[in-house]
Amino acid sequence: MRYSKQRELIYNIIKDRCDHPTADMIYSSARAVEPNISLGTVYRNLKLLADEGDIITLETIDKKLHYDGDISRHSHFICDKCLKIIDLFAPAPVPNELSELGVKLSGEKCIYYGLCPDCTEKH
Amino acid sequence: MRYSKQRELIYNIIKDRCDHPTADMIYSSARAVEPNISLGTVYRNLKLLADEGDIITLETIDKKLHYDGDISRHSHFICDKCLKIIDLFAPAPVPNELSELGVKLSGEKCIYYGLCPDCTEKH
DNA sequence: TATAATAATAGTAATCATTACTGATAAGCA
DNA sequence: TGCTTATCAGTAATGATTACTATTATTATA
Repeated sequence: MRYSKQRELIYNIIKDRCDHPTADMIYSSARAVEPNISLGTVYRNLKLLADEGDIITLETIDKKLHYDGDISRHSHFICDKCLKIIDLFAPAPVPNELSELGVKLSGEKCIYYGLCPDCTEKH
Repeated sequence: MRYSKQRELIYNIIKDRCDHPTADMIYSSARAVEPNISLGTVYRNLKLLADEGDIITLETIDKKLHYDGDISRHSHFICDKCLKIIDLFAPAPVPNELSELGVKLSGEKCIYYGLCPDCTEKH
């Protein structure tokens, strides 16, 4: 894969932030630096980076793909009310059933749902 | 909620099958019984059933929502190659971190990825 | 360093799963 | 049985993502 300034920018944006941005959030950040960068370029490079394993995708209930620059093995919590995504650094244990099935694990995506502390307080 | 023949049909279709169909797969099955049922009706009732907790949604990497008639606490395995979805009846353990955060859990969706036995055999 | 080959881009059009809309139909209460 | 209105069929609209195309930029090589 050839070097590109745009891909490096997109990669750095994802790695630098602690949230789990969507493509258009990344597009906004990127345009603040490279005003002419195109949305298609953002999508294409996000897919490339995800395919290479440099970033992770999160399929959530809002129908938009979220991206995570933290590729360490970890899980997520999503608030039912405000949809905030919180990292859970304790990885989810792997069910024994999987080794019984004889499959080779390549990854896992565990999302826990509930009310976050902020939304619980306000009742 | 009023009774509707269409909703009952859709509900029974999901409960009767062991796979994890998408809306248009359910639409096909429904049309075999009710040829005039509309795709919008299928989508509307799937959302109603999911909101009521009668069925479960699965957000996967294929950009289509999958539905599961089994609402017991369980996880899923998806093959990287053939995209087959396999039920894992041993539920994923809940990370301690969650109780430390003080959140009230409402649900969880854990998906494990890898190669299924069929796709492993064929090299 | 100049040049050629071609991967990557910007800008825009197309795709496709899902949702919204509207007049007609049917559930179920009085 | 008749009335109210939720639900439906059919179709149009939405919105995230992908595809397309002429142009630009990377990089291997002379």
